[in-house]
Amino acid sequence: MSGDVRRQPAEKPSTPVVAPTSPAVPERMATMMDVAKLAGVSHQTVSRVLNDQAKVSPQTRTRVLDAMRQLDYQPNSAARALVTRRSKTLGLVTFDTTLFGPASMVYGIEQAARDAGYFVSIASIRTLSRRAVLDAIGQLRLQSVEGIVAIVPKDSAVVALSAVPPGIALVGVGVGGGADVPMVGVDNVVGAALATRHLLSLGHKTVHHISGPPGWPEARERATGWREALTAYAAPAPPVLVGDWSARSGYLAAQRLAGDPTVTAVFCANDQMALGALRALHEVGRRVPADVSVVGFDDVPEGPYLIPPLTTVQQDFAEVGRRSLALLMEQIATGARPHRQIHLTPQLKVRDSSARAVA
Amino acid sequence: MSGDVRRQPAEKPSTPVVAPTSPAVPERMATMMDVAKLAGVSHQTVSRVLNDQAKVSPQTRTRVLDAMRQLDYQPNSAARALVTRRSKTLGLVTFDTTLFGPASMVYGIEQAARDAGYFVSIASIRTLSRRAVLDAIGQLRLQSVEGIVAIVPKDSAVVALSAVPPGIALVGVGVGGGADVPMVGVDNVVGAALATRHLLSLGHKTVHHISGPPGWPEARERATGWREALTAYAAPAPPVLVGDWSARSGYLAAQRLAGDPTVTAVFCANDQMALGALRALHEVGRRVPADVSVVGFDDVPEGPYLIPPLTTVQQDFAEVGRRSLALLMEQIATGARPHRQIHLTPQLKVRDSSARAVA
DNA sequence: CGATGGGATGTGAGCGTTAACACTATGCCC
DNA sequence: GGGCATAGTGTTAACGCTCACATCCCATCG
Repeated sequence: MSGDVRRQPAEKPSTPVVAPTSPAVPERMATMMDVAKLAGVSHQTVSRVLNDQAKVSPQTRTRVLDAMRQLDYQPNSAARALVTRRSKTLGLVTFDTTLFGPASMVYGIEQAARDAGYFVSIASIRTLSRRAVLDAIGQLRLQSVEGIVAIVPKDSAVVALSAVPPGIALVGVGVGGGADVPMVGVDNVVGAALATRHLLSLGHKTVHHISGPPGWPEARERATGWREALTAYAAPAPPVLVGDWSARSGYLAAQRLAGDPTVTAVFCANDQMALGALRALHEVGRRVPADVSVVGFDDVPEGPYLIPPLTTVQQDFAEVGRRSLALLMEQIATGARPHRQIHLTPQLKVRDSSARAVA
Repeated sequence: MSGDVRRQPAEKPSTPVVAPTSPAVPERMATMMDVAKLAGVSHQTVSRVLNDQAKVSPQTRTRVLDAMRQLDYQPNSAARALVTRRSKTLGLVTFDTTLFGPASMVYGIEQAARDAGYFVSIASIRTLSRRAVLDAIGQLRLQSVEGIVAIVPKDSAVVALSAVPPGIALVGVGVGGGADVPMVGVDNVVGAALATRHLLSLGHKTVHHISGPPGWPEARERATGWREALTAYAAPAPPVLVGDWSARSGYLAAQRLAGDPTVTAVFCANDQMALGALRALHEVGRRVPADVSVVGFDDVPEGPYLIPPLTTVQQDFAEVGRRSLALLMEQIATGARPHRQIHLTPQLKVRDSSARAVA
């Protein structure tokens, strides 16, 4: 049972926002008919000019174009969508756009969509719950989007993607390989392994890991990459400290490591946590990188200006956006939803926070 | 000119994205007619149920609702928009959604819009040029948005807002008081004064300022607030160091201040630059806050975990979003565009990066 | 007991566009 | 000169919905 077709009422914002009850009469815009009349042609000819179909004589085309300009004519997208059954709109479901990762992807996707002639309608969600994702999808369906890009990098949210009817193209971003939806994402296993091997190759006996929270594919994958690299180097795998992506959690986790003098290298699952870790180490007087090396993941713009500049794993978010869009367009064109998974290879950015282990 | 504010866009998409040329035939969805037939009523009754109009008997309503569920009926928004002349869609023009400020506002606005039953279509722009803004507005007009929220905090972009035809509601966010569009924003003058007075009241003889780039209303206003506070305390106003909002520019600017032992307090126009400044001071061994106090602006989530935790000016971005939306809804309801300016008062968040001046 | 009223429902038109097809003129061929 | 392609244009019918109005039924009242 999918419940209500209609929308939820407002929760109650501190500034009550209400939709206008008595909308001002929208002034009539010029229609295709008006343009046709002014240009002395039929509306169909106007339509032909608009859609650049060949069979229009140059002088007619000019006359029509002039008329359009004169009337400031804007084609009515609703009418067009009604008859063509294509909205030229993509939906974007995204979690907390305030975070660097999602924000960058939104940006990348939006740019790519625009280049492809698509509009982008956004539905950001407060929590990565199944319910929230379903609501967002419902809202986007109401707008008859042709496709949906879902940036919902948490298991509980990913499962909700199966609710997207097959008629709508779908791409999951950063949703991990487990989901049975087409997806695009950075290869987190490789990225984490890159970071870990980098530290091991600097002579560290082992590498500690501050991971992302449980239930996040990216957290899991990064932990996997870390573990694999340790195994490859036959290094012992210390217990994972679980964070929640926030600087605060990195700080707290690192406080627990900071007291242990055998800890010389820490790989954090994102840059925010690494930032927190830097602070925790600094507080107890452990120097980075002299005493402890720290590596992050994401490459936030501030990375080079942290104390010290952060070694991290760089993801090409713009490319993720483009790939997602390409995958979506492919689905729209073919009408099928191939079980395709695209993994982008991240790069290690070595800065000052990682250094050779002291003997 | 101090260079780029933005992160570099990939110059040439390695994955070319093209709109599908041969769209798969979209399968027919259930229409209101289908629902009506199944429920044994007229399409008009279905419409009444959908729009909650009173005059439907409970049992009819139930039957219709059942039929809808059974057919997984989705009202066709294009058809509705066509006849009502209302798209229930808002446009969002925004600059680099990767930055914390814009991203937070987008988030706030989207939430508020959704609560008000509006869809949000986003048009992010690569540069804050007149041209880019015009393009974005054009694109949104094509979608017949009922209103536009423009987060374009630069003069060159603000001027383009006059191109929005009066029939479309419009709100500028962070566009400064100079523009003749309705606007919502944080009171930057007050915020900057708050920060500066805080430093002066701690006994600093004066406060240095690393400002945002020229042509940005917010940069100008923050500089004004800073200057006013200095005047109020009869403190000398040192020359302004101009940054570009980036951590890098804060770093470079602070390097120039760091050598001067008379510098004991620095107010940075945003947190990124403050972060860069922290690093520059650290590099030359000037301790914060023991030797130099630093205050930022924005209150990014990482602030409390910088070295040291950053004193800053907090803005309520969510509230900005809600207010923008309320202002937009008001315009839509009345059909007028009042010259209203809403300034929200920011708050000082005192953390460890600011301290009493040593005698 | 017919008139009145209002609650519940149905009918028809039209929103602005594109698709399908019909039409006209022109040019070219045999 | 008839046939036929083809370029250029027009006509008509949807698309799925809401609005204005018409209709029906039953209760109530003078």
